[in-house]
Amino acid sequence: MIDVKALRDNPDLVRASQKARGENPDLVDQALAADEKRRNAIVEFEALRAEQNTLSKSVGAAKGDEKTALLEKAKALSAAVKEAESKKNATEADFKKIAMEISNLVDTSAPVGGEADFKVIEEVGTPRKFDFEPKDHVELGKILGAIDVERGAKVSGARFYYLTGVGALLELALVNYAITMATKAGFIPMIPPVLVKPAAMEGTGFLGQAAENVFHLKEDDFYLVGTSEVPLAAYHMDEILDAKSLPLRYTGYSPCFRREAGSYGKDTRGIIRVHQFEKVEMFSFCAPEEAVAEHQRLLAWEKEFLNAMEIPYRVIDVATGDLGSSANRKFDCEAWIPTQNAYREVTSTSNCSEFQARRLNVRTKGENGTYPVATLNGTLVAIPRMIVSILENHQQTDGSVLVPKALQPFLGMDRFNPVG
RNA sequence: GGAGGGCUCGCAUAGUGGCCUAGUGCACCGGUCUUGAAAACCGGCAAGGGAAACCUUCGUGGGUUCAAAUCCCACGCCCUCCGCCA
Repeated sequence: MIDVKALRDNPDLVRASQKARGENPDLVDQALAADEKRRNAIVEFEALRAEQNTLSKSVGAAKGDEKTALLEKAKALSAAVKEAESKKNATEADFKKIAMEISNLVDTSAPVGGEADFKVIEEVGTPRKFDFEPKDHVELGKILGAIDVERGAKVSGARFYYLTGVGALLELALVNYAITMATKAGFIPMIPPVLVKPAAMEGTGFLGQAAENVFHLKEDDFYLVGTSEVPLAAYHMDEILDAKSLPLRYTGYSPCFRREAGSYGKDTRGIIRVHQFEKVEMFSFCAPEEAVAEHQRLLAWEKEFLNAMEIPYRVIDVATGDLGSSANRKFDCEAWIPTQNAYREVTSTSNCSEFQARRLNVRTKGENGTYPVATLNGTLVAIPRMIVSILENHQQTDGSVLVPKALQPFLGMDRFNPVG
């Protein structure tokens, strides 16, 4: 949720932000009107309630005729209070509904535009020149006995897969490497629940435009998380964090579930876009004024991971129209995928400033009172896309794949060899 | 799934319709005293809204009442026991 004071004091800024995102700027005026109504209703209710409190007290003390008269007056007042209260509740709900639809204020340094208007910040490494025709990850996965998409489809349908043999081992090694790295950097490792209540999903901002990509269990009103960002952010829901403890950094390892609605026909081959995968995520609660610097730190850890995997990639500054509703700025790391002759997103880090914290009611106490913290998230490793990157970039002419040095101790091998 | 107990300001608790503007102890912060500390004493100490008066919040949501932490209903969560199960 955006800052209500900022909305009142500087509605133009919010309108401009909505426009930059390609979202509805009229929400700002609707929210302002609803806020006005809400505040009037609150004042009205509170005046009546104060009157009722005083009157009630005198009823208790009064005797005889005086009491009867006061009771009559109090009864009439009671009805008025009830009405004012329901009006107050209704106007508050109206305001909240509209305010919750407004996305986070974009960072003015983010490039304005749609998906294609990103800015390339840097390119790291150079795409490898193959002296043979490189195979794609589906083919390599079959040769190495690492990925089984056919049986994934048989058992669960499109966009499901099995990681088998060295594929399964590779996941475990990647996870171990990532968690080890994050722990060394001071992150607290977490294995969170992946079924969450609506409050957690809503608080992290996934029930807005992103709602269609969220699996929902109707019977039990649980949501399956699309990222451990959700349970990690909600971990401190309704808490006041000790300012001295910030930044609080967590690294979560969890399955992620995505409906991938509206992506029919996109990335249908292989495991680039799937309904279920595991991911190691970084999450940070920090002081608002630290958020921009913390964002850079998360990006640096993402780069460190990709460097260790010896994969060429570039970093992009995602355009305003392609930001999630909670993010004010987002950097994606895109790995080079040889068979697609393109860079594809493998990790992503978002600065959500105080937007999520306000919704989740995560605060800290400082000299200027109690105020919301900033939250940031970043992928350390999303397994399927990292497997794709490693297999395709490190493949040899015979179909074997060289294991990056950093992973060798975790895998106990330096090469994946064709099976059968 | 069944039975019972519970949910009050960080922790522990008091509070069975109006004196609750929610008390007390512990912890914590500041002060006095002390060379310093402890003890003792004094003061502060939940959150949100509001310039303030004031209002809201006693797990959540309804209800009864002039008035609800307190009475009624529903739900949630925690604990103990039973059953089933990894």
